[in-house]
Amino acid sequence: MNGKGDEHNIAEETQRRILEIAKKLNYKANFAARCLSTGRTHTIGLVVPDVSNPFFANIVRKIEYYAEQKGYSVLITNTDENVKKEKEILKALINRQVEGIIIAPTEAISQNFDQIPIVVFDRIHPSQKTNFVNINNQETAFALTDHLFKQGHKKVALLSLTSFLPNIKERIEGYKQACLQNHVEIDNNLIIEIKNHNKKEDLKKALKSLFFSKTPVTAVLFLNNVLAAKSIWIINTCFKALSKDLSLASFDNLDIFDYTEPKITSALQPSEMISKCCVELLYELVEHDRSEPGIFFKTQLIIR
Amino acid sequence: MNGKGDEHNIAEETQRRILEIAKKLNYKANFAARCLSTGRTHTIGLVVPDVSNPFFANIVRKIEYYAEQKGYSVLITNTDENVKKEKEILKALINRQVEGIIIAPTEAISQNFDQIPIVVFDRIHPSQKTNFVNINNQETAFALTDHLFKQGHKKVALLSLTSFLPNIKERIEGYKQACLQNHVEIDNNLIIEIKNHNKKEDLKKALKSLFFSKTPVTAVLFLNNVLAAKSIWIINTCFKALSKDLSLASFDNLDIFDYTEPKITSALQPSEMISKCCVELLYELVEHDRSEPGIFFKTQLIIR
DNA sequence: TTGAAAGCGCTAACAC
DNA sequence: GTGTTAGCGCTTTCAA
Repeated sequence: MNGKGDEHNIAEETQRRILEIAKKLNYKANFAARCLSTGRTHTIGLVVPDVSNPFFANIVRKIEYYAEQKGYSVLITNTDENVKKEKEILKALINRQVEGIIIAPTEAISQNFDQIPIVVFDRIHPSQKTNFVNINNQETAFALTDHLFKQGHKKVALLSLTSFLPNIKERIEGYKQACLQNHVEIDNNLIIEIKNHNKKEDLKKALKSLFFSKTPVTAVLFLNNVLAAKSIWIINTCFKALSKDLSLASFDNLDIFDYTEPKITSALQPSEMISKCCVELLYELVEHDRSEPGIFFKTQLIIR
Repeated sequence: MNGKGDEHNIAEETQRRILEIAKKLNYKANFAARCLSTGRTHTIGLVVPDVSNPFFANIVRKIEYYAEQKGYSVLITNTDENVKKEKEILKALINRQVEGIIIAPTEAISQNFDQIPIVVFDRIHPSQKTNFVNINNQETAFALTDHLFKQGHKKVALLSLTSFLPNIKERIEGYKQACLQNHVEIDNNLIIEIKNHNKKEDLKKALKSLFFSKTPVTAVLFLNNVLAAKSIWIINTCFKALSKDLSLASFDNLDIFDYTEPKITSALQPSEMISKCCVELLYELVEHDRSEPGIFFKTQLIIR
């Protein structure tokens, strides 16, 4: 019944007959029993900050697809950027005997996480040398910022998430680098960190402070799609008058950026490849205990 | 170690000591073994067409939250509106001994699905009398359509998904009802079904045929957020000139609708309550074998 | 080819 | 309070 009939020299006739009876009885091997017996669960854990963030929703969708191809089920969980919750989730997943984990960690979790095969994406700690999928954060942030300066803007602000995330750090670095390259002094007042980016109020306050200072900001780089989308909403509903003089850029791309006003230049992450590679790296790790070097992808600039 | 120490009259001191040792040894009960032994998995399955659809991404997020509160893990899967895939997924979930399933089915799956506790949302077959969470589809579609007519439009088109989904049928009914109420003859050429709504090409063709007929359509109702968002994209990039004369309405709401041009009136589904109720209904079913009557929620019209 | 039996790690029941 | 044991449903090994 496990497809190894021929291997054991069982008559074709017999095999057929057994399978038929099994189907008639609607027999299904008990999954838990099989796990217990074989020691395999064919399940992996996927840990993201928030599946309802379009970037992650996309990745989750694709990882599930590729995982299924490899015969894995996926246990999807959200951390809400909450370190404590993340730890509990990880414990729970391991406890459930998942065979490996793909994670976009809230903190640099991976330093020496050796309890279980693990692949990290989106937020890679610099010390991590293997089993990760990353993008050229710094370079991309540089290009986006540089694009804004090249449009003629003198004051380019940066709207960031909690800046201790490694990817965010790199992006901030890229921004700073672009400032210097354009002979603009780095002004820390222009680098704003939004702690809870789900609160529109905070974002509105931040934008207001930028747009209505003595020497107003005329260009903004957003460090992810959520910040960008919500900001566009705020600009349209509250600061509409400013709209035509503003240049915006965003890390991550969204379909809507194609038609929103003000125009927004963005960096598209290759989510298809990211997802695929995450699964493949984990597969190597799980099935062959083979640790692979990290993978880097380039983002694609969409200039608008 | 299972928290039943007091129940068994075990000395507090002993309990503490044991727990301590367990922690020191980093002991974790094997999940599969426990499942096998107790017959419980504390896992439920969640089956949606596509987690990357914002409507479902939201629901998935919240269902996971409420399920966790009840002590369940959630196995999330995508059917891609594919009946065959859905059947396989269901089989696989049952095989995994999930204790119940929450599903937005591709077809009316639920008629007599008695293998396992199941709660249906979003697409409810009329024959389903219990254990579902639904919204007032027809009424909402009526209100949206009526709103468009009241704006003075004579030709209101309907962009729909595959119309054999029960919720879609109801929405179409609401649309038709509004036509009649406004003394407009129902024109089946104005009811367009987009088979694969992921293909922008199809959508573009459909919109083109509507906007460039002899007597062009000036108002459109979209039957879900994806159709609406993509259509807005198409209108902005291809038919920009028409934009100012168009009135649009959409089932489902998206944040971006607050600022997109042309303006779009929408119906907001109470996703928080939908998610919460799905989990609660399933909980009753799983824990107490208690079948509850279906629940209806009202959408909220956002007029723009 | 077929059948029997051990054992995966846990829970629950029961005897001590 | 504490220790022993059967058995959950499967896989795997070994004997017939």
